[in-house]
Amino acid sequence: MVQIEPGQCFITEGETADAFFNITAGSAKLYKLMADGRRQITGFAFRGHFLGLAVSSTYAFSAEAIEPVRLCRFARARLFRLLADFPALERRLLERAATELVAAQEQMLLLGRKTARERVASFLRAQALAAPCGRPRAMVALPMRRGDIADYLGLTIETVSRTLTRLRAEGIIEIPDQTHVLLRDPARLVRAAEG
Amino acid sequence: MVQIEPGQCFITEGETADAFFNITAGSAKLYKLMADGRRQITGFAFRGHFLGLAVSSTYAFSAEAIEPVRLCRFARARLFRLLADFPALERRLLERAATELVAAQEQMLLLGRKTARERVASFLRAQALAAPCGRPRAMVALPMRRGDIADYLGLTIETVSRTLTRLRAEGIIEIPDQTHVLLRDPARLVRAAEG
DNA sequence: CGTACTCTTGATTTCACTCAATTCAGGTGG
DNA sequence: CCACCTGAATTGAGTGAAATCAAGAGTACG
Repeated sequence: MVQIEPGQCFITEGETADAFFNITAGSAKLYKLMADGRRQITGFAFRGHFLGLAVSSTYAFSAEAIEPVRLCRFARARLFRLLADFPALERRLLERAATELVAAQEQMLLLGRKTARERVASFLRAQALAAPCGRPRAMVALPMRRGDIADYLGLTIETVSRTLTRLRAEGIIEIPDQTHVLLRDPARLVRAAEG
Repeated sequence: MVQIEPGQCFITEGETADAFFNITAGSAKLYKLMADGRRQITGFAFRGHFLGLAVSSTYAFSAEAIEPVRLCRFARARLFRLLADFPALERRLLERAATELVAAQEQMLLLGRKTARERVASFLRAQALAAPCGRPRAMVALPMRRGDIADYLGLTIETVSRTLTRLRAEGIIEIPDQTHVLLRDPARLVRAAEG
């Protein structure tokens, strides 16, 4: 059991993939970098997420804690032993990977074809449905910075900010503080997410 | 063993996911549609690809043949029996899923952060390395239409066409015919792909 | 040789980016 | 407790890369 503080990196793209992680608390961002510093956040990880299932010998992305993260670290060899001993685990990992693949395809649609407004609305909707626990919530926590949201949605900080402001002006959301958004009109949010 | 003709759809987004496919010949495009017709192609599938491993009860994407496709179709129940009987298959699917996840993350970087020129160059590079068989080739086959490339790269047909023209004008590629591109200067192509 | 596509090329527009101030929030120390 | 500092977020003005709109040029096929 390892504790990771906010801003600390616990997986680095390109390094030898010698371990496998299971997040038991906190939140993290997963991202890829280009040589000139451009960044694409490919996802956020919360309690229960598995990370680092690399097929190649190196990690394909970096992972950095947003809120303090607790995680279980398995050496690669130990993972393979676990998989051999508990076939159900392998099935669970396969399901998990398939779920992430579906999410990745949805994100490709967002990045390739949606407008800024649709992206932000889709993001808020997804956060309301998915993140950490159970059923849709009206109050969405955004532990990540605006810059993280921008790099997740393929936008700039300014565009994210402007778009949130506009959604608020239209009465679709409220922004009680920088890390929370209240979904005031979910139906219109869904419409905004789909064009 | 089923034969699918070009333009024919063999998986439809939203329909009940009752089968699982293995492509044994040909090429196909996988895509998601928005209500107003905007399309994002999430990937191309060639010989050896597994498709339709849905966790949810419905398919998350559609699949349509580009060149004539031959495929093996497994009913969902049969797949589960196969997985139970051949644990190695499950391992293989997990590896496959992990590989696709890495590709999806790379594509998210492309869609979210790369310029049109970088996208087209990255695409040509990837086609040279990956598609159907072995090692890097200088002559890249592009069985898909320009519109498919555009919808894969998050661009318009016009931008894809203009960008290819420009790469040709710079002597980086040649375009002997509409379905082939010759990589004349792979080093510069790589540089064009990374900014 | 004409019809129907697809692809390419050109002109113009637009949405999001860039650059540039403010404003706001959270800490620190007087 | 309040002034100050710092980094984050918001807001505004102007620019630019790719989209849209509009022809024109190839290709394939009957």
